Amino acid sequence: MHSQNLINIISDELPNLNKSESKVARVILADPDSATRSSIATLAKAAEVSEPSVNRFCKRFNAAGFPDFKLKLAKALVSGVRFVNRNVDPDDEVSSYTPKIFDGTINNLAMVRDKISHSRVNQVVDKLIQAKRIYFFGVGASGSVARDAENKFFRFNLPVSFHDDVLMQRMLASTGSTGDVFFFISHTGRTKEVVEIAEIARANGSTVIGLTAPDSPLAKVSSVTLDVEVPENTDEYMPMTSRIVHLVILDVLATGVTLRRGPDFLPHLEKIKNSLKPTRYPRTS
Amino acid sequence: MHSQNLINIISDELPNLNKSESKVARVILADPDSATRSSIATLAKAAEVSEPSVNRFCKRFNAAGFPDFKLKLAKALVSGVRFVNRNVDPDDEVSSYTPKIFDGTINNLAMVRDKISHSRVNQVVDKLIQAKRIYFFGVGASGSVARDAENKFFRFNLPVSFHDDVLMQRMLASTGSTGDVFFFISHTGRTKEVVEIAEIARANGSTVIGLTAPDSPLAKVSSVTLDVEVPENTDEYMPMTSRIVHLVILDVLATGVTLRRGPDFLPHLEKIKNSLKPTRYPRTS
DNA sequence: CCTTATATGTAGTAAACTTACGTAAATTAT
DNA sequence: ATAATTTACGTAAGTTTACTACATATAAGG
Repeated sequence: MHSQNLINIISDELPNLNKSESKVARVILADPDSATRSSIATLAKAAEVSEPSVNRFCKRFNAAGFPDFKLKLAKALVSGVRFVNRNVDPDDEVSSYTPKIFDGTINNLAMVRDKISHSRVNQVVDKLIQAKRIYFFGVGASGSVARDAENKFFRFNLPVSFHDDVLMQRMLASTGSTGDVFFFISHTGRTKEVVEIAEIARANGSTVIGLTAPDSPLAKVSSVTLDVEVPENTDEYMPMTSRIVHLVILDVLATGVTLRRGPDFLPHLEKIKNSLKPTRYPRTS
Repeated sequence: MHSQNLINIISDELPNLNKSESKVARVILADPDSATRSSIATLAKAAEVSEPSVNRFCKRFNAAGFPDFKLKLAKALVSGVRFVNRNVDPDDEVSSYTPKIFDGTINNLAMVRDKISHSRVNQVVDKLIQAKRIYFFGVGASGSVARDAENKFFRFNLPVSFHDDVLMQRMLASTGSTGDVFFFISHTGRTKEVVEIAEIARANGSTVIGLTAPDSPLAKVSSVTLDVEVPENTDEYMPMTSRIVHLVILDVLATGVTLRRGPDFLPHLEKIKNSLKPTRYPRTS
């Protein structure tokens, strides 16, 4: 298990905390960086609780005491992961909404990094390696993800294609058979059309992989699901970050496939890379 | 220059230090991690110096005092670890390459977040708002990014399209005129065909925006460039992360456009969102 | 060798952190 | 509902920790 980020741990535990503990939690989450620089007295005052409450809070999260907690918090803040609970505001300037969007995306990635099931990833890599054919299906925003996946996996010398047209998808699903892998990408996992197509594919004995929301209808009809829990899109201005997470998971899968193929396969990838050279201006620097 | 790692700074300064200061330095460098966990007294004893010497040592390195120094040291240790072993190894397991790929992407995003020019973002938002028409162009892997951009920007009620076919791109570029915005997405910015097309567009008085590598040929022919510095792809197994960065930058731009449109525009976005509802299975939970 | 500057340590103090204990609030049983 | 029991929280005292001011030692320069 990858070490979870302390800040995420705290926000996950928030509902299970006592009154004063959650007061402390909220103050820390509101500005973790300043928390690392304050004394126990300052923090206690800000949270309107007593100093021992802060101390107990720290111990609850496996710290020896307050200083140790601050240390761990400081470490959690590094690694580029900046926690943001602040949404984009209607009167934000470029200089404020830009980092917010980056941070939001980074935060989502860090969350999935810590939660993703490695055994599932392994299972999916297995299926992809053994596939006779791979189809990447996505509609709307997920269409781009599917397209990207094709671009990536085609390098493995596998018969792979992507489709963002539901009629094509339906036809292909109904003509598929054992050995074919249908890889569905869907933000919600609730698009009726997509779920139906997955059912058809499944009924024909094909393998169905779902990169989608856990417990969604699509997840239920999939042979293997890669769960991407996406926070409800409460804010008008915040973009949908699941696409990005999906892309990175596909990167992980592609890497898994490459590694399985072993070093003998590298020259093939090199060849593909080199084939693009003549289309480019050489670098002068 | 990006802030150097504190540990490196200390070892660089070692020759310039006093006798007792260098004693402290050596003890810290020998085991920085344990240093973060010890008190000033413990450390002073280990280094065989007095407590104020340790304190002076800390201040020499721009820390407010000993606790602040420990904090900075702890941070330095984290970022060091994350940066060092970020490459994927041929004999990595799922459990090791998965977080590596996530961390790699996160690091890249954090880097761009801190480097991106806000004024450029603003300029591009300006151009997009004023555009009569917007074309998103990309080939290969950037084609998916362009497609995603179309999906996003079409919601703004603007005549927008994406193209991943160079012939189509060329034709559109040559028929474009003032008021048209051609938005080029390119990892390297060196694909000859793409640069040529950008030149054509520019010659016809259209606005050319480049989301690409700084100082690349494409950047040079663009009216405005959004620089994405991408580290040379040294590692065989590491996926290309610039796509992801490009997508997030497009998210930023889309957010910028939404904010400029003001709150009157939100109902329009809501309408688009709602239009998809009947295609989905409702949530039960 | 004296003077001056710099380096280091001592001792005291203030702040920060922790512990022990008692009261208040909440939960459960009667 | 009330009593009993558990859990949550704060007060106050004690302990550790870190910093400051000052003194002494060491080194450098005249």
